[in-house]
Amino acid sequence: MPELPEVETVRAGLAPLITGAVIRAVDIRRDSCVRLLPGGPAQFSAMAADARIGAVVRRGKFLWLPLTHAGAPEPAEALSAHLGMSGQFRVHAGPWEGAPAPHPHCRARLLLDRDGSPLTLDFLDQRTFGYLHVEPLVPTPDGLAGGQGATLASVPGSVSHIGRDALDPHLDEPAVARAWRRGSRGVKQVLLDQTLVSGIGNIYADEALWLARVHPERPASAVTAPQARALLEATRAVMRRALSQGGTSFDALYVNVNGESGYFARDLEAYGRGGEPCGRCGAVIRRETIGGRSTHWCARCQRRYAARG
DNA sequence: TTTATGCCCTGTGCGC
DNA sequence: TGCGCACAGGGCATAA
Repeated sequence: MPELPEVETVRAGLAPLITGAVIRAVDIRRDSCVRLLPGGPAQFSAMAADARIGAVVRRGKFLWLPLTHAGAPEPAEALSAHLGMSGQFRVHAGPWEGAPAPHPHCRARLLLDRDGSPLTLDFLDQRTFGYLHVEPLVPTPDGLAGGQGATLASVPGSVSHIGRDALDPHLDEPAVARAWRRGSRGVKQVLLDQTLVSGIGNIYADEALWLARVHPERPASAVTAPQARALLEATRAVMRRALSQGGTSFDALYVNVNGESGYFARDLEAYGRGGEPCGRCGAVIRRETIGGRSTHWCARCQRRYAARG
């Protein structure tokens, strides 16, 4: 289940392998993986073919590869990707003819040429919520780099409404603290709102709320300013820790570009631990479906409303 | 404008 | 053994 730390692990793995490579051929093996393009696989192939990959960039859970076509001074478009629930990238070096047969879940295969060396880039996606897209780059409103790994102040159009992510050095912290305290929604819903801060998914929302001792259903308007700041810091802490361990894995759904799993799952304090004792106070971790997502919290450590006094 | 809901999709695990 | 069902969940469209 790729969230920010998992997608960053993928980005960091891909960047040294495919930056500078030219896309020589595209094989879309399942049309729905390029569903955002009205022209489907043919349009995707036409837009991506013979383009040079300038970088591997990430904002939140979105990845993109700025593309430069021959004769153009700088990239005007990007190959963007979202891993959804189960997306993976796998890179194979060596002749295209000798590449392993596509995995049953392989939705797209790109043949790359990096300084004369052939590479195969496979996009795998079991649950098919992920997608690939080619679209124009648009300037960032703040004029700053678009995301992790970016050298340009631009993002793909479909990412322009997504907020900077929790680990982005350009994140406007005071603005986030204000936004997280606005409205009547439960604070977990607010954390999952990608337009405010991106990259937070169901797992890390539960973990950050546990760490900051905030009940997931506390109305955003009942969150104090210090709590909002603590929540942002808790979000960063759990993500940095997960990142250092290669992300979270429960099964084979999330792996890095080499097909290896991360190890953070064994360190989760709340998510997936319903019925188990809280590692902080010993009370039972509760689990309920809130807003259509399974939610885990400690009823003793995480009060719905802050204690008065 | 804000918030809630349902859909997309497929593999897994469970009960019968 | 085989079938049917619930479940997992990110993002988006739509409704209220």
